[in-house]
Amino acid sequence: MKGDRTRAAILERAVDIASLEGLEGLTIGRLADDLGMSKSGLFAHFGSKEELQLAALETAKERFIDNVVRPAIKAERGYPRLIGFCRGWLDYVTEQVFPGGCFFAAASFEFDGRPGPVRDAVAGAMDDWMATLEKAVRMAQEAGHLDPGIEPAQLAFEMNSIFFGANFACQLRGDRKAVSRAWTALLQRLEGLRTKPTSSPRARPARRGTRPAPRRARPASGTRRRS
Amino acid sequence: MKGDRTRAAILERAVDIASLEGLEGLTIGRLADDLGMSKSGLFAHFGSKEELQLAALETAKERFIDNVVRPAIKAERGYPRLIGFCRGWLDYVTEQVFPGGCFFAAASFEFDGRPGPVRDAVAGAMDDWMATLEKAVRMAQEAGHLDPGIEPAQLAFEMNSIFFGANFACQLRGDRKAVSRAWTALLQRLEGLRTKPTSSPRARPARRGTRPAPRRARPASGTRRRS
DNA sequence: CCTACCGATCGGTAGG
DNA sequence: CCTACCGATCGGTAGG
Repeated sequence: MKGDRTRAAILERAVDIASLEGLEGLTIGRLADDLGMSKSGLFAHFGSKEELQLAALETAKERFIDNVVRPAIKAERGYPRLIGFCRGWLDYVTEQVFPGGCFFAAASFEFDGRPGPVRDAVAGAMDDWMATLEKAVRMAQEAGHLDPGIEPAQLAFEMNSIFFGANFACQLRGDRKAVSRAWTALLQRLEGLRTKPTSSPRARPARRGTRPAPRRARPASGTRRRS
Repeated sequence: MKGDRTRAAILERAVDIASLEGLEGLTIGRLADDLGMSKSGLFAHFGSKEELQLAALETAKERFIDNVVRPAIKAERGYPRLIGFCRGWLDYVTEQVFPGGCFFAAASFEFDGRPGPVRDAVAGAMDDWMATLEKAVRMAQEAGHLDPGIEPAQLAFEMNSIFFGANFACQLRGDRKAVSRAWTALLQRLEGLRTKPTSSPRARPARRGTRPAPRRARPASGTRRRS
């Protein structure tokens, strides 16, 4: 009970630090100091640094799902949900769900050259994410909203590239237009692949919308900080 | 003389390690061991770890310019040079010019949450790179090859996003289609922005080419490894 | 460029 | 969850 709450508080802090300083740069001593507990007391919850890193990854996945995936899948299948993933992801960097930007972008580039279980877990998390995007593309095709000729993995690659590119422009370059550039790129591509409704026999309506209105700000995800 | 050669050898090794394990994960002791010299002997060349990191960044910039920028600017200004930058960058990851993938992508995501002189230098290097891409776009517009309506910074953002996305797919996910997906995305976007030649009064020729033929492999950049 | 050393911190352990 | 400790390694220094 108590132990579980402590463990959860440790991990919430751990992912925040890791998003700023890296999952390898995360040290047990620093984390313990930060939480006002002894190093060995904290250590006892995990047994090794590697287990701490793997547990932090799980915690980051939950935070990501709560802040990106769940909001996105509230939109109906097809084109709206595809836009929902874009909005979910771009809101997620804007709102600094992780203080150092996307935890997974950072971890992906940090571990791509370091073999081991942590790298494998990071790669697995990204496989899941890419599969989620691909599935959303496939559903949009099945709903007749999107050009059936585009390969889902191709479009998922492009969407994720723009997401990571927005994170880069935002976090390193401090480009305040980063998110708007990402929207421009995503909509240019997605609108170009959108199939025009054939049900209406009348002349094509003008393409719908230009940039989706920003969703009302989510309240910084309620359960996110406890420590 | 001798000292300069030693210093250069240290730095070539340093950027290789940093591309794999990060610029912060690079340690003086490990680097010295690796080169068969004493820690303090190596240290004397730089005076601090930070100076070593900054020097490694300069070395990485040179390697990047030799392998990406110089080949690209051999192509004539305008659309061909834009394609040259794409080919240069994608060849650069394919050929593993840095063993851990793009040094600058890794450094960008590693340092975006760590304030200090190294972060500033990484950001400066990326500013230079983005400015180089923007200039290439602007020249393509001035040459009448590219839609004058596209903002150079927007297109540079999109191109760089695809580059980083290819590095991610290639290095972390081991996706062997990464480079081909990147080509597909880049050409889809660039061809769409290409202005059709107006000089010929005849019907539009079919869009030229689909995917540029791979350039003959460059001989892994000659002066790259010495130690 | 070396040997020899510094205090601080690393991940991890013993024992309670 | 703690104190007290381990060997190894960190960045860095003294002196040659």
